Amino acid sequence: MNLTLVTFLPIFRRMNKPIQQRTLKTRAKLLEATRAIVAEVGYDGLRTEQVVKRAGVAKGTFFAHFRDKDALLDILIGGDMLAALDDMAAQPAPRDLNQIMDRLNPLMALMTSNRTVFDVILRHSGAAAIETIGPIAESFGRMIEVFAAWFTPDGDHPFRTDVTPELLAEGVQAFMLQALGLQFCALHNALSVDERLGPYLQAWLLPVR
Amino acid sequence: MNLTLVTFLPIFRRMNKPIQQRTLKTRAKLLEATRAIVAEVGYDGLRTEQVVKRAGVAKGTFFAHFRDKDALLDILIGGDMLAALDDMAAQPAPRDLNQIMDRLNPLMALMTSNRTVFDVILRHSGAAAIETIGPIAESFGRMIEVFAAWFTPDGDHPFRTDVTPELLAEGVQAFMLQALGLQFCALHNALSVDERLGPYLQAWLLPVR
DNA sequence: TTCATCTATTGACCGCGGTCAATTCCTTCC
DNA sequence: GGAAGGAATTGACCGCGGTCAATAGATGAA
Repeated sequence: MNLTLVTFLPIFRRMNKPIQQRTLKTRAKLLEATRAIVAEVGYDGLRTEQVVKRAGVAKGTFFAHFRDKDALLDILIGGDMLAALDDMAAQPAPRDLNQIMDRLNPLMALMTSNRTVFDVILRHSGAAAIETIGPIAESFGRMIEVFAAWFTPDGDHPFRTDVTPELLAEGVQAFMLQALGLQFCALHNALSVDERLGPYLQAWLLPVR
Repeated sequence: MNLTLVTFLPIFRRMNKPIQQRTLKTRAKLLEATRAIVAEVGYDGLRTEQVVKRAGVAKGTFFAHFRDKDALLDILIGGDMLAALDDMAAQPAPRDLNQIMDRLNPLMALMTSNRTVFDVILRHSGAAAIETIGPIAESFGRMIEVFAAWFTPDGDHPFRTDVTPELLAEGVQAFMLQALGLQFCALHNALSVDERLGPYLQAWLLPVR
């Protein structure tokens, strides 16, 4: 029963009412069942009916806990992303392009582990058709913070200083998404992600003009 | 019966067989019905059952012509995007940032006209969960060509020349998507698209270092 | 014209995400 | 303890995207 469970729980709850124990139990059962099924058949094969069956609850209970199926995926995938970002932030700031790519690697591996996952991430990142912000959207905000910390003016980094760290960070995010997106595109998968991202970041962070 | 109709038609067709007239008729009816419904209730309210009812054909006929509902949206939205790109390519190459934003405006307006539309575009752009390439993916390729033409070394433009035109173009695309995506995000819609894209492009195309 | 062989169309059917009125369970107050 | 008043849970039900065996229609050969 970790913090993540509690954090995103009381979606439709009145503010001042206590959370019943069974609620936490049920939610934990649903998440655990989901993780087990994903481990067995992957995200593509995930069916809410299987989740509730495995968790031993009724269909309606699922939707009392999660707005829809996407919200559940958001929590699982977003949780993984936030964890990857924590690892990233714990490392020393990168001091050249190769180090940046190293830092980005685990997160990118996660995001491209499968098409469905990347699709969910894209939807929740731009928050295209999503009303509320969830863990994935949060992790995109967090990502900017982590990147921007690499480019603070006081830490002496070798990268361009004519623009704000936040702007640099948003650029890194944009190029990362571009590289990942093209990776899944039938037209442009000749190059690897690194081969594509490298020139982007070189041109973005170290322009010669 | 324009070219677009014919171009994307024979998905599952043997190569050397003639196309029956009724096939074209049916397809045209389906597309026309779709356009009419979208005009009335928007993309969100589009239902395949309504489309086939209005077109006067059976449900199965729809899926004999389009792989799925998304493929139909791909054709409609991608068609609009390609048209916008044609207009863009017909104009003289922009010579400063403001002109670039002017050129991009119609396309961006189209892409952000509604959440569902942007969602479809995102899915088909990165081709996240899509197997085949359709008009939207094609338009993303086309976009790079049009942008790259603005940055050819021989046309004397004021932008940076330390990287290839294609790379510059891909960057413009990445920043455009980033700006549009953040527009739909509940966290970051304080700034307008232009206010966000301007600094991106300034930093990307005119770095001072 | 007739027959054989394709192709296009049909509509009953299915899977699955999501809803909601009814029910059970928990907490609080007397 | 018992009653009142939520809060959580239930499962029959629905909407809609997508399938497929069966049927109708087109085409070319004899």
